[in-house]
Amino acid sequence: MTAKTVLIVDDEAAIREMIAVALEMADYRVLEADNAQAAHALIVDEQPDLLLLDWMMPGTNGIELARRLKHEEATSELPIILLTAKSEEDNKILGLEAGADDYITKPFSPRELVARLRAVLRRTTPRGIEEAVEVEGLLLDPASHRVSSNGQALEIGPTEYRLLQFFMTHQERVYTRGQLLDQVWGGNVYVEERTVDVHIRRLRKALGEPHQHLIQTVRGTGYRFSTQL
Amino acid sequence: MTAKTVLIVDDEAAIREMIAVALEMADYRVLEADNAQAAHALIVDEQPDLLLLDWMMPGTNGIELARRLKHEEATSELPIILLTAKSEEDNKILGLEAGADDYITKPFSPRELVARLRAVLRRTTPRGIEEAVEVEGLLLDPASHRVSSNGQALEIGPTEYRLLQFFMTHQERVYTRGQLLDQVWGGNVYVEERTVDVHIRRLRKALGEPHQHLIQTVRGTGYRFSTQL
DNA sequence: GTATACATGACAATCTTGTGACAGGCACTT
DNA sequence: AAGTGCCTGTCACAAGATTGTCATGTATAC
Repeated sequence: MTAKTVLIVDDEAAIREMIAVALEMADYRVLEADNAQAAHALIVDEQPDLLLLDWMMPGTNGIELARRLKHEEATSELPIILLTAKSEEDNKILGLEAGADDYITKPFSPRELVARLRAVLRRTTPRGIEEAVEVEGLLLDPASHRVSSNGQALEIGPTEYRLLQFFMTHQERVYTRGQLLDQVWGGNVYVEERTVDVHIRRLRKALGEPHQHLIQTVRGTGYRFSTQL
Repeated sequence: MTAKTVLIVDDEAAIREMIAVALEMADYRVLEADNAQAAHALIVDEQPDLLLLDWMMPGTNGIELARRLKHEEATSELPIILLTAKSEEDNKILGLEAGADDYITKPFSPRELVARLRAVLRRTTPRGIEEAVEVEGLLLDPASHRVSSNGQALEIGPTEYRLLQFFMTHQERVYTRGQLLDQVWGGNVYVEERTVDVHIRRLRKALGEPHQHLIQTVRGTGYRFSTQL
């Protein structure tokens, strides 16, 4: 299992440090940010798997950031756990409305934190990230990082693998080249949109005749993974 | 698609010009300012979609302006790309802290600039809410960008798709050819009104026998989408 | 019956996408 | 260090699909 990346956003370095240590002990990869802007930049660049967000921060506060992230296509799926010093019900409601997936009130024990974090990841991690996905004999198994067609292993490059993984976990939906770049290549890369075409072609080629039709061109828009013709 | 507006703030006219040309080639609308005050005025007046901001400027410098914009409610969402001659890490950090969304060091190629600008705009543009519409077994699903008749996918071109989408979200109402051109083709295109007829025909053909009757001709006026005969 | 409005098929221009080739970057070996 | 193999991103050109128009056929209203 590849280590999950968690981004901690809190303005107090001491708290970040405390959490970071706890998470690293639990084998997570940890990123830190002390304000909303830096956090946003890191999210775009590093695509963390989960966000630990302090509710009260100078400048753009936690709720604000959460709301913004849920609003943007590329980050709307990112699970968020809010941290707060106050245990008021109000905050909880506001937080959940803003799109937080869970909520922890300070003070909390590292054990508790890790436990809830694990729980959130478990229920928000879509199939295909850890579990295998299978469609019409085409099997993608994240554990072994392999793709096979009716049991026969396929030769597939890293980018094509990520592209296929994204598609198989987001079926029946069109994505523009731009969205694919965001989701598969990662936020801050600067790559020609047409490059997507080339990788689509490589992916199709790798899938071979029997599964070609799953990767569909939507003229004037982008591409789609679909079992329907 | 309406062209996005980009405001360039730099004290050197030559650089502004260079950038402006590159952006105009890429179909952006360009505004220019040579100092922070003018920039602020333009931002308020014109509400650009993105700001290209030079880091070093006489008077209020770039960082200062960025920080100020992020602080004000009305402009806090405005994406900012910082331009700088120095490639020091320090600046990058300061810049991102001030709220910049990306960062480009001079010298840069117009290509790179446009690419990164596109990337920033892509991820800051909120996604639209898209819901499927269904009428008498005819289903149009914006998420998958697909039209199906009783579960059977239909072949449909881009323009016909937009036309159908417009009709299905504006049922039981007549539209003149002119109105359809405005709504479906977009405001400022010059196209013969008769062209609408042709696309109506193509749409009817694509829908096939079972749904032909939904697209109705209103003699002397235009067309209508209606479930009633 | 005749004028008007709409439907239809054909077509060339234009856009979009598919494809093969290529050069640079990187990791690993020799 | 140089060599090798693999992966990537980009380009140029080919292939294909879409688009707007026109000429002509057909329905409709008066």
